[in-house]
Amino acid sequence: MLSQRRKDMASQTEENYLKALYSLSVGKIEVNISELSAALNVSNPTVNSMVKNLKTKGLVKYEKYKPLSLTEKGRKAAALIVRKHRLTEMFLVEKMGFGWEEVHEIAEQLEHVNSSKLFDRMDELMDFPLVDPHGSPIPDRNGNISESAYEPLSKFSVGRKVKLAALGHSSTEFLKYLNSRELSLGTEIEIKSIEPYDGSMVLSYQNHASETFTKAVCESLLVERVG
Amino acid sequence: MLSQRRKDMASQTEENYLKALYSLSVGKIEVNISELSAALNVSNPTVNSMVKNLKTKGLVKYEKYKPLSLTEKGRKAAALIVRKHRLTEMFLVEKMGFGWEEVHEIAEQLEHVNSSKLFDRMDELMDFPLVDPHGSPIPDRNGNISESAYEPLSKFSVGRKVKLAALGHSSTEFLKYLNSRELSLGTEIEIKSIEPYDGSMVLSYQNHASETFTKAVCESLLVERVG
DNA sequence: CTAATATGTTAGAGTCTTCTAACAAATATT
DNA sequence: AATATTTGTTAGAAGACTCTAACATATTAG
Repeated sequence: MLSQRRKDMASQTEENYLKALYSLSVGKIEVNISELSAALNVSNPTVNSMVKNLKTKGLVKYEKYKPLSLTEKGRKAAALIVRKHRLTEMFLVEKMGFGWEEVHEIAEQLEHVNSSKLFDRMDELMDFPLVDPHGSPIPDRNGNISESAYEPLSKFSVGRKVKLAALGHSSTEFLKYLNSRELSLGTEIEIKSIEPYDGSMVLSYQNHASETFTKAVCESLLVERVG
Repeated sequence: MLSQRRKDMASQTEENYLKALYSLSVGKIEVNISELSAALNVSNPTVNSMVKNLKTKGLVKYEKYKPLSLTEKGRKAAALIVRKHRLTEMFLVEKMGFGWEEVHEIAEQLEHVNSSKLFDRMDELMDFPLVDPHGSPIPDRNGNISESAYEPLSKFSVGRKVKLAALGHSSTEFLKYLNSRELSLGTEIEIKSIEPYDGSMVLSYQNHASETFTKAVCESLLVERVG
């Protein structure tokens, strides 16, 4: 029998609109129709009619000619899709040996699978990670993001003092590399300078006054602010 | 951006028609429109028009008022969907700790994911299994099914020792029934006696010295010889 | 402030998948 | 064989998602 989605559930297409709106809403509340159509690679009229549809479902706030925003219901729905996406990426990398470049496309498809069991099981098998390796937080089963989400070191600027809180990934080589630099979880770090050319950072920590790390490495060092 | 399927690829709906046709074709070549509409829970005219569509794509053979069948191209396409379904079921059970009853619904969704990498990786992580947790054979990357070495238990005679290798079908009730008898894949079984009247068999296995199974059940227990 | 530009909306149409109602062909029954 | 039943087909329509063309409103620049 042809498996069909429950009527009260967002279609895959609707889910993609919600997710895009969610991403575009990071750091602001309202989003333009045009931003959304650019993000989804779809025409303005298409977005316009979908937005009306999402409004009748109580997922977005919207008035003619005004920018739009997610309702609380819409925000939660979107966060749950993002949760599925990020858990999937994490699982593919951590448990199935994929590289980070390969997983996005697969997660784009798996994020629409209707089975909280599947994703909760992934979560469990990975010991409930709070962030994905890019430092992006993974929403919990209720669509909430833990307050203390860590950020990649690469996002900060010179002078910042931080504490190493987590690693973006935990390959043996990466761990060995960090050991060789005597950098471990909990270490306090200060950013001494940033090379504008390639984004590499010079850090000082413990008895290391000046160690250089590439941008790629700094993106996998997840930190929290100190002081 | 909204991820869309390649134009030369079957839609999810088309894939479901191919898969149903494939299942209905087991043991025969041709299938009725009505059988297909019953299997897919869809009206006759709907199947009729989809079949015409699949014909123009070279996936089914069909003439007005005649029964239909898969072309070689359609057979292969269907087998590859079945491969994805069965690998997924197997992976969920073997690697993610799901029960047999829980995995079908999830696999129904994952089978439409477009990523041979994902499924080949599952295959590899499980050491290339030949059958899924319900005992059905898993087609290879080319859509071919390995000649099954398994035979129904009902073919054997008293004194034979065998190992349960696969199941002929996978209804939830059948699975529950086997669970209730503590009979699972891999269990070694000896045929103690056969009732000539109705073909039912008395078996001994593990800590069950004497359990009776009907002929119908024994025909769905696929086994390999032991010793 | 008015004109030019950017952004948003409406109208109308096309594809995909589905339906029901009405009709046609094939099969089974008497 | 003639009729009844089952099976298959055609026609027409609807909903979801998309488009382009034309028009309306907002915003920006002179």
